[in-house]
Amino acid sequence: MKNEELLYLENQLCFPLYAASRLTSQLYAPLLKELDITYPQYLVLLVLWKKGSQKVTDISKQLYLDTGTLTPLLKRMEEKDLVHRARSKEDERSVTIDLTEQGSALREKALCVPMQLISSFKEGGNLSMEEVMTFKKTLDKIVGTLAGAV
Amino acid sequence: MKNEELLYLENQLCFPLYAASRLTSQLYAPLLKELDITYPQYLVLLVLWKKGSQKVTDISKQLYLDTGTLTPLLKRMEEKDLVHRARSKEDERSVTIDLTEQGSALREKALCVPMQLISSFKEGGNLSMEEVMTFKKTLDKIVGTLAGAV
DNA sequence: TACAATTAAGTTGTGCACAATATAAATTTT
DNA sequence: AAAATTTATATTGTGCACAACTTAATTGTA
Repeated sequence: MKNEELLYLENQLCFPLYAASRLTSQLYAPLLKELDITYPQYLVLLVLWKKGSQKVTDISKQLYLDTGTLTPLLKRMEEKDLVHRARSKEDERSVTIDLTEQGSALREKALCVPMQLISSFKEGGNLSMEEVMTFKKTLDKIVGTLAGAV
Repeated sequence: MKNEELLYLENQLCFPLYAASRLTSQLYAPLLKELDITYPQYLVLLVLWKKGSQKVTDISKQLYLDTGTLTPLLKRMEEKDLVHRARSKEDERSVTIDLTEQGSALREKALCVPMQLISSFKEGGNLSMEEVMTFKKTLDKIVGTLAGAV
């Protein structure tokens, strides 16, 4: 392919990634609105629900988000009483994030979110299970590569 | 898979989409900084370079971005003298976006961007050409579905 | 021809997202 | 132990991103 053609939107790989990411966020929005959280806040809850109390750095590494994004985001979550932030005693540089009662409880309400999303995702219905699996495998590989490169 | 497991980050499809999108933007950033533009601005230029002068709505449809995003973005591009904005004579509701001399000229400097990106994308190098093609096909299908659904 | 409905941009407000920088604590080196 | 380096988080500034709403022009319709 010529350099000129590589500048066409339809020949790009990153543009559909960017579009798909934003469009899926929009798909999540109404479901997460029920829980009064945003998609990035949902992701933070996912790692806390799974592994419990963690430092900001741990969350940062799992979500590939830097502190410039996480600090204010976690403050908003603290204001909504979903998490608790506290300087660690052992290492005063780090801040430990804990789930509050309310943050833990929200997990029950979130249990149905993935299935709801999958079904609205499949409305168009032209994707086989196998195609999705193959896709996810490649996507995970790409993220792994990029995470190392950036 | 149980509902509980669907709440694990590693079993999610949308999270790696979101991560990949942000990580690729970061890969673009240094290349586009040479041209003094951001990734969304680059996308606007792509559609203008290909099809020339267009209305805001046309750009909106191709990039799946709404006017709340595009209007200020296009104003910033106008300030940098990359595009020109003007109310259409035939329909005073719509605004036509034209490339300026400088905006057109920037295309020459952008020609090498896709190849540069592809090579830094392949640093990890564990992806075959075929795998990428299959991936893109599924990704385009997903975007098509989501664009209809949202 | 009025007048309701639609369409196209723009505005406002909130929440990311990240580069660059700052601050302070811990660790390593000299 | 003092100085240099590293690490962890926070802050500042800029630019998206989008929902909800506003304004103005055009189209459809009674």
